[in-house]
Amino acid sequence: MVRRQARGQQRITDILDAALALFAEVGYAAASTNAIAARAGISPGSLYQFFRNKEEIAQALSERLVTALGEAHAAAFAERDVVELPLEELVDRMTAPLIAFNVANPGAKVLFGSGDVPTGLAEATRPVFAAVAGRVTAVVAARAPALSAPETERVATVAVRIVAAMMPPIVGASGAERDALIAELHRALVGYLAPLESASGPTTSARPTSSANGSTAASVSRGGSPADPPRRVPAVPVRGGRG
Amino acid sequence: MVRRQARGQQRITDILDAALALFAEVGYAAASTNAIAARAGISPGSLYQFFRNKEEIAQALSERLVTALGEAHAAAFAERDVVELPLEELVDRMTAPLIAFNVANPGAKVLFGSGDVPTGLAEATRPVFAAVAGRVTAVVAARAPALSAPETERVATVAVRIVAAMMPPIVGASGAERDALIAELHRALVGYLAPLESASGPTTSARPTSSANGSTAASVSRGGSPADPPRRVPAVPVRGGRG
DNA sequence: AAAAAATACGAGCGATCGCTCGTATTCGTC
DNA sequence: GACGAATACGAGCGATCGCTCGTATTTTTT
Repeated sequence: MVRRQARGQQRITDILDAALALFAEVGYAAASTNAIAARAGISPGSLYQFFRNKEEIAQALSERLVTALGEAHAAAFAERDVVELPLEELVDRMTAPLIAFNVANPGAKVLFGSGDVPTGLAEATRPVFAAVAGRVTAVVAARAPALSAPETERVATVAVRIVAAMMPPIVGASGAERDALIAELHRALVGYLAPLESASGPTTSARPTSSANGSTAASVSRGGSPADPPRRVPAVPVRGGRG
Repeated sequence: MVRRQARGQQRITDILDAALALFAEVGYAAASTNAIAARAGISPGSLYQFFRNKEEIAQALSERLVTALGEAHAAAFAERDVVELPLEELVDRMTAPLIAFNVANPGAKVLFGSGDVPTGLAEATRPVFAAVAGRVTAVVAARAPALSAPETERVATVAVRIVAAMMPPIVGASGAERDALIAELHRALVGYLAPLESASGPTTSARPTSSANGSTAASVSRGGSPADPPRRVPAVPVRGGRG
């Protein structure tokens, strides 16, 4: 390992920023290393002073995402809240940082991708996905203790995949449409997770099933008013990770 | 257009089969045209006798998928059933062909992809996605007439994305694990869609909510027994599309 | 200020990719 | 069996890509 100077650290940040932007625009495969270097304002040779190959760039980017996401996510994971919060709120709390993050960093979805990324990137993608999935698994285990370990993991995987699947349209949309999509994501997650908590779960305070139909999950956006979106979420960009 | 001989038609089928298989193994970008040709047992030159470029191969493959899927799907879309069927059954009927199709044709997911495919393939991907989404939109409109047009479309999009998101793990798994994942997909869709029908919807006959908890949707795999998966679905391969 | 280390450059290497082209073979038609 | 059309071949072109290398500059250390 080399002793990095401040200048070098800045270059690394520049490179990762450029890579993230390019990934967002043209995808991983089409983002050439020379283009990344050019975008970062350096020569191809300089790029390889800091990364041994293209994949390592994706990996470093992935790590940066995991870190930034972890910090943003941590706030939503106060132990107590996780167990006590009504499901509806919990869902919002867990998705909000993810949404904010992806909106602030379009292109992150390339790494957070739904699992089908070009060869070589899959390796770099896994940590991001695994980090989120791990956290969700813990929450599911806490709130639906009746589930077996494999079941818990499965539920977490499905939940994460649903979130990931909705990310591109959410990021792509804006304004009211984005809010509406977020509301749909909320409904989908609540609809999926609510039944699991009904048995021995914690405070499922929001009337598990009262009326004739099981419309517990329909409280958001499906009333009279057009949207009533979940509260706007704070931006959690990662660009200035080191700057 | 050239007059195709039987031999030529066979070559086209061979090429598309090879492309589908390679896409499944290494992805679109990494599947070189020379490799496709070799896999199809022909020379690179011959390949370009039938397709002008790589993208056109993906497009033809996409069309083949749309056709095959359409036929497989049509059976599940008898007008009457769509409106009268209980949601649970409807969901199974609509997802079953998709699952069977994707299992029989791994690699189809590359084209059915969740929307984030390498540049150039996006164009070819759209028809498949749009075809499925269109059908689902019609069903949603029929069963939840209270929704506005944009809402209907949004719901259909979300539903399709959820299905697409679950496809890779379902295809990747096998046996009991696959059945369990299919059950989870079922739960997710029902949980998402059920609330929409509660108001003015059609026959939600399947005991909307009887027991103490709202576990209507959890009837599969979430009881005492390990799985009780949805009935095995007929295979709907496309390989012999023209053979 | 000299030596060492880190950073910077950019032409270009080797490999690969999508695709072409000149030519040879097979098939359909009469 | 002759002729045109369709099919088949595969070496290789031009472009691009990931990456290297020799060298020059800047920063840190001594």
